[in-house]
Amino acid sequence: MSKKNYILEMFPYPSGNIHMGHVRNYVIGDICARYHKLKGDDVIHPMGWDAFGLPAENAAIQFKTHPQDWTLSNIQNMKSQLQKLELDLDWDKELATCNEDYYRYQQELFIDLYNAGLAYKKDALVNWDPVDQTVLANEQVIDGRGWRTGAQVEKKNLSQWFFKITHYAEELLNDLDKLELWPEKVKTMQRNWIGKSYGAEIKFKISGENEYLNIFTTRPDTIYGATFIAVSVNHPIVKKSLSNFEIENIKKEFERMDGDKEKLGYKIKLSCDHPILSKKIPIYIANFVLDTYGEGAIFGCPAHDERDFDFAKKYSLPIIKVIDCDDNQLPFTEDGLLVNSPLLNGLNKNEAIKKIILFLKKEKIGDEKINYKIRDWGVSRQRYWGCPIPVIYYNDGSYRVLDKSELPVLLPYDVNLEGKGNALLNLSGWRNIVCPKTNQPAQRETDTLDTFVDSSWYYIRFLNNKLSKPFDVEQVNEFLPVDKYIGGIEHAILHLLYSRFFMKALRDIYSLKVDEPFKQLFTQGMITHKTYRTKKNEWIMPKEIISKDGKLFRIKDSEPVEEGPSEKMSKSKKNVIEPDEILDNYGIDATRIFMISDSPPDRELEWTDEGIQSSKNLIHRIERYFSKPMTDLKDDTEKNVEKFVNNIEKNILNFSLNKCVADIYTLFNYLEKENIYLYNSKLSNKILICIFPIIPTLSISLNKYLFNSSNFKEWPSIKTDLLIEDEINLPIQIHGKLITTIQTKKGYDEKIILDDIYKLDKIKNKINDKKIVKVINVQDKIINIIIS
RNA sequence: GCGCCAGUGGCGGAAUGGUAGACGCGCUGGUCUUAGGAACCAGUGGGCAACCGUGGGGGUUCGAGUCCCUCCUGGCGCACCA
Repeated sequence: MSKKNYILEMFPYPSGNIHMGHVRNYVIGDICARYHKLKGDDVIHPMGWDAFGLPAENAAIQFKTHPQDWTLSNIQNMKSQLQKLELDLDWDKELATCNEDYYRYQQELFIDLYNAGLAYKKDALVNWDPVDQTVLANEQVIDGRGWRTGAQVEKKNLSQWFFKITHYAEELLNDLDKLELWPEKVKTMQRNWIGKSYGAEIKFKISGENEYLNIFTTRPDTIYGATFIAVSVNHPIVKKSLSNFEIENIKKEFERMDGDKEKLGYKIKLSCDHPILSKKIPIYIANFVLDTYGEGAIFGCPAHDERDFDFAKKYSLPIIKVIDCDDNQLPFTEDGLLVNSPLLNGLNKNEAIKKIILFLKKEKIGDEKINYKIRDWGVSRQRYWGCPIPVIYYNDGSYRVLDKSELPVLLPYDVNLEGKGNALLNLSGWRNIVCPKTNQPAQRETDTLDTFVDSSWYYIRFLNNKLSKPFDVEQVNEFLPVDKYIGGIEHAILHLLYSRFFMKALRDIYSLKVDEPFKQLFTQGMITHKTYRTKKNEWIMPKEIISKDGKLFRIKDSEPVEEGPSEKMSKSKKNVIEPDEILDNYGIDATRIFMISDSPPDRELEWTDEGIQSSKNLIHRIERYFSKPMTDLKDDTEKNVEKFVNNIEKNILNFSLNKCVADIYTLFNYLEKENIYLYNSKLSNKILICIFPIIPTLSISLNKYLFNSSNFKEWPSIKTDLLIEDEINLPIQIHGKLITTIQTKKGYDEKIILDDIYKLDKIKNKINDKKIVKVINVQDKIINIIIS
């Protein structure tokens, strides 16, 4: 049975046009897919569309069209652009997430997750993007701003749907170790995001009340140094001592400070009893306490924490040293011996942590605790163009998740997108229904699912896009994980973490045998291009520029142009190269060659006119080569072709595609230098097969021309005996420095060859009257002579 | 601040601890052509040379671009994470 091989590129968002980044991505995948097909593997290589999402809605408003029309026509256009690239894709597996036959099965999965306790609804303080008028997941907030709009994110309390990704926090973390074929960088980013830390949870009794404040700390050993408590402004305790008006004012004050590291605090009336010492410590609302981490409350130990130290200084709070150090070392955050801590004196950090936890446990005021930074995934989006969440609400506020038999909940087409916010809210005809189960009036959920939900399982749906259920268990067990997943590193956390969560959740719900969705992850680098602008800071497209006497000018008005650094291609900087134009001018093969030739695929590729031109020259050169009549071979011709086959194979498997291009040059340099023309010999056939994955159109046309054949047999098996070199160039070193080399046969006799070596002038001159102390002969590799 | 990755000719980049600079671009000289974003030939790390050369300094080794320590520089990610 042939080996399955699932090769997948991250599917595109149908924004309108294919860009060069897509081309590079899909060429890399296409080379793999073509190679594996020649190897006889059962290759799956599908393509689809990540078709829901905000840009469609925004474009619809701007261009007075409909998100669906806009999206579907973009898909059509981009598909025809992809087809121009003649990629070897399984178009029969195509899917678009905005189509009913995709998202209705996603609604089924939502129900599955709900029934498994992995989807739930709660009031939560969420990240609100005021421009897009929707909630964002934590992962989508960057530096306090929305990842798409760049708008300052606001905190808002809304009832939202969540997926319980925290349930898998530990497994998501541990299984990263199993992903040997993932870049270390991505794994590190995910580890940091999950953010596991060991510590303790300690209960602080609120003075005079029968209530406690829970606090997570990684440094319970410093408990004797606690001189204040600080809580987030959103902590429940705040509501007990301040009015809403006061709280709002504090929030505003904090927001004004945002971005700054300046500490700000407000003391409240309540205080806590120190859990061990009989004293009261004040409670502050502080701007540096995160409400999304731990319990949203900390105890401040100013002597041994920088932030607490700053805060204590500003508000003149006591600083009690509990780890031995010089006073000028404060705040001292390193390991040391405990002082001023009756139970812990003389212990080091780890010993003290162990001991204090035992004590807290015994006193029932605390325990060991592992905390994760990762929060549950908020999936509700207050937008129209997404997958409807299959839930209805009754007038009493209760809700019901629909049965699978009640699906699909279709996204209505006729909506008015002109208003602010979610158009579904105003669509009473769609929204108001009578519940078929209770016969009571009810309203549909108007939030839609985050589009990252769509992309969390599309690789599963690809296996059978026509099935009348989300997927087939047997098929998933057989074909997953995806063997090679290729895409941009910008999805290192979001998409890749969500997909891993989905795979694990579905595994548990459907008893799948798959733990991880992507066995190998390859992150390709971006494409950059020089930027150009006039003195007036107008960006200019490269094709608008002419070079005169080494200076650059804008063609239309001879305005001088300055060349800037190479940056990621972007429309705003006008340094974009359009794939359509390149394909028309240079053809598919030259485009493919350039996509892989100048840099390793995981690094940045700088677009240059010389680069694409030399790629085209290579294509012409190969064409010319095969048009010349056959000549005799030389002794080493077959060996060189074998080496070529071997290298290409090795380099495709390693994703060292830039080296594949070098291999092609090396082969043709040799053949032309030696005046060996292979025309339609057996060796030509081998060469054509090997270049087929890389430059398929040329390879196919040469195959037709030379062999009158329209298909290729399998990848050539390598004659390994031919790869062995018997003649070698043996380097001779003295003290590890190269002096000369000699031609010899492998398996030489050390004594005999040394006699010859000592006769060499270069060696003789070096040795002179000195004594030979030692000779290191690494057989068939190198000889190193040590002299006195 | 923390973490990760990287630093090799004019440029992009090659080098299982064993001849540093494969291959390409660019450049120099020449050939061919009515012309060519073409092709062909020769050359191209530095230095006249002995020699010197993989960010700096140490170390391990017969031998280091590669391994270890340390510092510097750059990129990316996270960032008041208790």
